[in-house]
Amino acid sequence: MKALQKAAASKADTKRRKPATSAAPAQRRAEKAPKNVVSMKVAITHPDRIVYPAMEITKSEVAEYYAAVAPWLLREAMRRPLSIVRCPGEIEKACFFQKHEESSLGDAVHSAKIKEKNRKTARYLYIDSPRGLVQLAQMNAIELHVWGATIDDPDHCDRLVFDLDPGAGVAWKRIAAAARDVRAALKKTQLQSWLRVSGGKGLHVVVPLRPAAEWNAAHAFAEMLARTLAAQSPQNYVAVAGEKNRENRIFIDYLRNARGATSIANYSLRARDHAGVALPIGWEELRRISSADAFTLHDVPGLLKRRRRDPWQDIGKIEQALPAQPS
DNA sequence: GGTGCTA
DNA sequence: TAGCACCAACGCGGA
DNA sequence: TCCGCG
Repeated sequence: MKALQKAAASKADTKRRKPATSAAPAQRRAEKAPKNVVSMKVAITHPDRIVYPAMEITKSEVAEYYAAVAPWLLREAMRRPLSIVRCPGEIEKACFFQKHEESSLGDAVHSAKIKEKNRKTARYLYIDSPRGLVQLAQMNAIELHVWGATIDDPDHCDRLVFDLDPGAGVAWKRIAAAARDVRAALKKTQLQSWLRVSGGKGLHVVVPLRPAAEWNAAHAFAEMLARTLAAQSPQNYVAVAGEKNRENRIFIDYLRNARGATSIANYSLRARDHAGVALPIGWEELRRISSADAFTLHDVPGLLKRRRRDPWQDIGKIEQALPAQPS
């Protein structure tokens, strides 16, 4: 997350979308009143507040977006502990992370007790309904990040994630090739994987595990695979976070595979100027797209209506486990 | 965005 | 009751 | 231990 500045946006900064024509007083009153998101009965306050200045996207458009993609989004994100990025002002101006329960988020935004590393327990957010998702939008949640585990079994990883994060100057072709390389390496260990564009710069390769794995094993396996690829192709890949010499290379980020770590949820918006979406795609689609932020708030609801089949349809059906650790 | 304290 | 301050994560690795 | 990153 590039700009999670705490700097409070001053009230004067709050922009509203101007009505297309000069509004009659009655209309103006109607604009000011909270809008309900159709069929979800969630009141959206400040519906015309601009959230994405570059795209002139308003808060109510964000809420309508989440209402539209809710069934798809929930398929993977439901009942997983969430970290949300809330932007009460404009994106990249005053956003903050939240992962713990707050009673005022809405009656359909739930929380589950989960043990933290320090042995204490805390209540983590989760949702299991479209209504909960829209209530999060009302609370200015823009990005949703999820654990690779569910609240029902937080100690086991059922989704392994490789985040391919390109350094400066890496062409799209090489990012796409990296995803295929990760897929091929996984296939060698009999693991099938699924793909999504992050909505930002990179691609995510996701591996379902059923039965779910111990976090230690998941992390160790992911690290080994990332380091192996980096050793085989050091001109293309690095497996070390934050390395300055990432320039012209792709960081294979395996660090999401730790208990408590999160990755962007499918269909989540990104809090970046172009309103990109983290979209699951089929492997065969990879050659037809030209960037990881090719899909936006404006495209995705229509695209979902046209989609015959969910590219991740079978991710929850397949039974596959990590290979036995070489001893 | 919501809460709770203060003037 | 209007205004205001304050709150809303965390773990990792490198320096 | 602090800082930057994601």
